[in-house]
Amino acid sequence: MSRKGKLSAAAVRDSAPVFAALGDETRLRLVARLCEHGPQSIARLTEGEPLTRQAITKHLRVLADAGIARDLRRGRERLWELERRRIDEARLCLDLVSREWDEALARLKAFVES
Amino acid sequence: MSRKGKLSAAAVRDSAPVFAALGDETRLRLVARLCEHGPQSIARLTEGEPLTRQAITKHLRVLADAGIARDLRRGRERLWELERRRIDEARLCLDLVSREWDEALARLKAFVES
DNA sequence: CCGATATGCAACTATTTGGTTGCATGTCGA
DNA sequence: TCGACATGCAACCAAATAGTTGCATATCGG
Repeated sequence: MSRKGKLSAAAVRDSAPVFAALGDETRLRLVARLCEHGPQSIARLTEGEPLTRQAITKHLRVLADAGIARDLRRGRERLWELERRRIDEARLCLDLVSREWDEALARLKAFVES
Repeated sequence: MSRKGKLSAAAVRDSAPVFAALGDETRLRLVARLCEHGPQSIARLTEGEPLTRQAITKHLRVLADAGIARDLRRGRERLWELERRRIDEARLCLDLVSREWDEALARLKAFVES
């Protein structure tokens, strides 16, 4: 996804899964916890959530599949941490939407007034 | 969602539905079409998509419920356009994640080295 | 070695989601 | 007024999702 380019079909294909992964309250809360307190184990991430450990595990798997998080085993526990790249891509995608929408409105206004 | 604040529970609750709405390829493509060419009717938005008009209608409804798009009737057709506010909120949410994650890593590094 | 801790795997269920088809309604234009 | 166009509504369906429970496995610490 280029900085000045249009919203390509490729950008849409790449970003949709990321948004889908972030589009669940539990998962977004997990992301918030991870980015606030750094890498954490599954057990730790489950603390305070009203769900079972297995449910949390599944959510983390979804985040991993979307390229948002990755895990590294350490002894008997598995630490999860965020992966910034995909998140930044999605952010850029929203930047583009905002900017292009503005331009479309400007064009529309100019057209109406002419 | 404040500019300098942490990722609050409220921010998570507000942004998750927006991400969920954007997390479908068809809907993200619709958003891309809307922001590129301005307000359009349902029939026009259906052109070129491999789906029925009703499917597109449902997707637009989802975007509306998430506060991303809104419709305005004009004659026998219904024009759909983007609503920037919610999209900007979601963008800010991702900004926060990126920034906080950096800070968490910096704290972690400082801790390890001490 | 043993108990406690941390996780993995599999089967099962309920709900949501994304899509369809068929038909009804409303509006534009000649 | 009449046909074509734009949309709305409802019923229905298959697949994906979010969650559970039960049990197996692996590792840490004393």
